[in-house]
Amino acid sequence: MEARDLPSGWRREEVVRKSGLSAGKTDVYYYSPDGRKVRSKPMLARILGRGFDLSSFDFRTGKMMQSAMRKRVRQDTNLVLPIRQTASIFKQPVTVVKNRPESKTRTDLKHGTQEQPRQLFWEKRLQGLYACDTSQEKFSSLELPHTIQGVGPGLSTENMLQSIAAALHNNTRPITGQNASKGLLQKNPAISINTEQPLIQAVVVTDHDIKKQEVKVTEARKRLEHAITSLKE
DNA sequence: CAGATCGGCTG
DNA sequence: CAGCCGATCTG
Repeated sequence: MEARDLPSGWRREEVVRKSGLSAGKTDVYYYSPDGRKVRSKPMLARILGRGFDLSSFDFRTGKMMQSAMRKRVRQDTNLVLPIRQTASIFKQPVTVVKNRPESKTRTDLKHGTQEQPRQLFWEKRLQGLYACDTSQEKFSSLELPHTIQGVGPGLSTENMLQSIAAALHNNTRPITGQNASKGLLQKNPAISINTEQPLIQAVVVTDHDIKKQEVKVTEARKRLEHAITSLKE
């Protein structure tokens, strides 16, 4: 039971240097739940992502200084999607070279969307994770209509739902699904997939679908109306 | 070669 | 001096 200020699953280790000029000095390391070794606060921040405020976290002791306990930066933070976390990200240079005093493209980049690159099939990293209620009971998953087809290697219904939910959450534009042909998508996902859209084949919505939905809505409204009037008695 | 360990730069 | 991370060592 150590490092309780860290998310569960993290281990903290102290190593005393046995030789050399700095003999006696202790180094502190952390091990992430997936086994990665962390040797500095910046590296810890990279791995934890934006959801954690480490400004008052003392790397050496593993505790939060003063009363500023782990503070969520926004309540929304658990909706942050998994991002690419390869070893290379630690070494990504952040140098900005300005060769011309005024560069339209450069300033556009700076003020435009600074979104993190997302892994192509990031949904797969959520596999095996479920929402549950307060009594630890798993919520049962939803079912998708058979007209909705996934694209990509072995996508589960669950994956497709995650993908659709994320698209609905993030996109301001309409959700239409992937437009490239199934063959093309399978052959070369990296270039064929539209990352703005969820991993489902483009869905054709027919007039019949719309009618059916209208009926559902009016029925739901009637039930609601009925429920409200019966409450007033 | 990966992981462990120490040196030494930086602020 | 502490923190970080590159260099060097080791199995």
